[in-house]
Amino acid sequence: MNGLTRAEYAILGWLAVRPMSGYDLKHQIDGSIAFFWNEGFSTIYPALKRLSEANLISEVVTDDDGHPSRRVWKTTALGNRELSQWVSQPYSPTHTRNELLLKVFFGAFVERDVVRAQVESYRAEHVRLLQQLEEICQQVRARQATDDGAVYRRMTSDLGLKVFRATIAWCDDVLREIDDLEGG
Amino acid sequence: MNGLTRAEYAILGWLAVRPMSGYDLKHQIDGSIAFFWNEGFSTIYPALKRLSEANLISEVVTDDDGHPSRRVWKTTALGNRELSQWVSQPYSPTHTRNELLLKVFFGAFVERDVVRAQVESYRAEHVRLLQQLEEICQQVRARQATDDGAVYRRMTSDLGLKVFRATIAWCDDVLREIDDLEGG
DNA sequence: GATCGCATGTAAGTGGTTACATGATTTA
DNA sequence: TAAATCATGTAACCACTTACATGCGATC
Repeated sequence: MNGLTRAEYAILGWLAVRPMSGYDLKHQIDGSIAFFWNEGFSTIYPALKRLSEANLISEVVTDDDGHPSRRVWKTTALGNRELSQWVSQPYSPTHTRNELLLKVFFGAFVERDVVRAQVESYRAEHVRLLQQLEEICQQVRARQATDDGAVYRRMTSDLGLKVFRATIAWCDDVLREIDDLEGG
Repeated sequence: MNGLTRAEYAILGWLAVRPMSGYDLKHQIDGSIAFFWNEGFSTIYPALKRLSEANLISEVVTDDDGHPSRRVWKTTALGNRELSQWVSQPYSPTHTRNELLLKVFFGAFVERDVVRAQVESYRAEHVRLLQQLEEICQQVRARQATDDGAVYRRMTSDLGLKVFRATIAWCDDVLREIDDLEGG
């Protein structure tokens, strides 16, 4: 049966990288691609169910080391084909909804300091995100020597780095400009 | 009555900038903030209905110059207060879902050229977006002298420019790297 | 003995998209 | 007279989010 959701493809892809549980998936996603993709548990578990019903993934029997409820999944041959087919198809456009930008856009309707505070939060957030991503990047770089796929995974992180740095630079520009507004 | 959706706030904000119709709204949004926000007609018209029922906007009687079905809206005093209050509140985080990045992330499961083609599409898309945004930016810059709010609107475009340029640079890096992959 | 992390799921709600439906006016 | 643009709306769907529910194991 065809027509998986994006969430399902994301999960299928991760299981092709390495077999793991729903819980692992959540933490892998949060800990590496969170800046351009996220999933909640309530998406993951139903997705695993659907994927296994479609024979795209199968459960791995684990010598459960004291974790009785843990269920590990891996992709099937069919699943791998489905994945590579999806990767080959045209990507659908990204529609972002950036609330911070919208608030800046309507900045004229509030006090100058209000916009300033919002942009400072945004800057602080991105400084934090950048730090996290730099750590991730180092880890993936270390794995590049042995793991083929790690090259592609590192590339995506590189875009994150570029975008976060650009965003922080933008915040600095804006903060400076706001301070200079008619306040000579 | 409280608790507007983000879409409704976006529309309320635009009507505070300048009175216009639902149709105008759609084209204003597409033609200026599309890179970080978008709305469809099927969001806009119900939103206008709800906003007017909540007395946040009101219909402007126009001397209809041959356009009988055209309905123009403006914000009320209550609407302006609601807007500035919303702008002042903490922004909620942006969760992006970038399908292109996900496909690159799983690039190891397809031929090198497949990823290459995807990234080239992404590059072409962003070159186009950048051109469009540069035009918009010039227009907003021209308006800055007379219009107070235009300063903030220009700022948001500046982030778009920075991010698009960073993205194009990233695409170039990736394309070069892919070509160099074990292909000495 | 209590709290925290591990671990898996369900149920309800909703914001937003896709598709549908209609009609006037301008341009080719 | 045909097509494109202007213009407004409704209905159905669904993907994703929020909240809820449960229980084991390890640490403090």
